Amino acid sequence: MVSHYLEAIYYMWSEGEPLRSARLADWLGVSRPTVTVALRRMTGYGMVKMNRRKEIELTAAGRRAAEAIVRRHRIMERWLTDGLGLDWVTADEEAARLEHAVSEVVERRLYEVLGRPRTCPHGNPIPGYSKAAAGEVRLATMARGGRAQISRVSEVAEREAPMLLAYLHERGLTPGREVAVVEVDGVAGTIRVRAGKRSVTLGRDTAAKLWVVPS
Amino acid sequence: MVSHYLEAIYYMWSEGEPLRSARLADWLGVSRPTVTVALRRMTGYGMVKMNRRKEIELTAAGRRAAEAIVRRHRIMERWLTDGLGLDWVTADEEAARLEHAVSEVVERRLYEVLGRPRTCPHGNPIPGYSKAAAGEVRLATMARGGRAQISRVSEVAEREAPMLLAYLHERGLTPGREVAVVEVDGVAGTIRVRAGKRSVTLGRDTAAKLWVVPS
DNA sequence: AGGCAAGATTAGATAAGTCTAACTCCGGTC
DNA sequence: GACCGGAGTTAGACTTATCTAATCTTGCCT
Repeated sequence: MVSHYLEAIYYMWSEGEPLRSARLADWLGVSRPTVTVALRRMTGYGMVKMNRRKEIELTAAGRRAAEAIVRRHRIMERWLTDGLGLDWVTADEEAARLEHAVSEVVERRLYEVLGRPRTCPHGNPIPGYSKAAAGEVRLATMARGGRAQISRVSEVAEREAPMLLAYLHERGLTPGREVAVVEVDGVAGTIRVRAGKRSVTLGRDTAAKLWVVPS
Repeated sequence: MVSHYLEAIYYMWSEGEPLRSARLADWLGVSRPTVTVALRRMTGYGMVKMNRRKEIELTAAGRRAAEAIVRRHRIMERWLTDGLGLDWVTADEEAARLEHAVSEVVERRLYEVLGRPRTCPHGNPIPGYSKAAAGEVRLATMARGGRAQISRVSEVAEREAPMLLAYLHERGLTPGREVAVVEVDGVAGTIRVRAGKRSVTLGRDTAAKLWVVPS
């Protein structure tokens, strides 16, 4: 299950979270001792190292392996949604299994056949092929009156709140969409945005999972 | 690895071989004790049973599970060859990994998107959707002067002699092809067939892996 | 009937991946 | 400066899946 760990570490690292093993245990839904043991093994394999603050870091080899998994996940998601017509949530679940069974050969061919997509369906870049948009900020940090274009839905949303994917999709809050911040309620911890004709109120945590490029 | 065992059992059973655990060990490339242990577990799960002659049989549940795996294998092969343009050998290898990661949802959708194919690229039927052609015989059993249409390349070829797949494909000995038996040499153990303009000599074992419908 | 060879099982070991229970360790707060 | 709580580890156990070496079983041939 090394690749599951690498993938999780990659996602958490992408979010800029502090990467302690307790977080990783929560993310993966396993006990903390399990993570300790797995991390020891992976350190032995040279995929991971830990600094004296016990923070987890990927080695170059680890990052390469993690990127391969994430790349396959996102390419598969693209295929499952665009090619097979699955919804975001199902596509993510299926991709989570398929990503470990896809070889480099299939990955490459599929990427070409799909027309070299730039991102996964939620806008996340495909490691090795594309990078996150410059100037991205979390929607939660926008002030009232601000305008921005949705660039992506963070990968954490897919793990922590899969329903959010469906929710956003239904409301048209998809990558590329222009939104305007109508109201920010610091006390209630909500932010209201308008996308086209629709207006949606999101909690701070939720809004933190949406990345936008202010315009 | 239960599904690997089920799949192997299904293939061997399809060939009409006697299904002893030693054969299964050879097929899977594991030791005999490993198979004994695995079979004990699988018996406990109700996937498999053994008669007093120690022959392995699938239970109804076991056969259903095995068919699902084989169906996914063949559908994936179809996608990998037709959709992604991989060669027979690579497609088979890749499908062997993907088949265990594909859910029913993806299987169904993919089957539809592919236009409900009747067989895998080598002509083997897709369990649950199609059956082997009626009147099939092994090419090895044909007599001189006989004419027949190739219906499929046995699945054992893919395990025991992956190169054979490439070999047959190159020489145009693909499902649907008409062949004529030019010569049968019982002493040398060979059979010579003509397919179109080309003539190919095959050993008896090899010719036993090609199924044809006499015409 | 005896015995060999093939087939199957038992025994004992290893490795990965997981758990719970019971520690230790460290960073702050009072 | 003592202590509390969260983070991390150790210890011990279980399951699956694998191995080798040794033993048992069985069917068939002479």
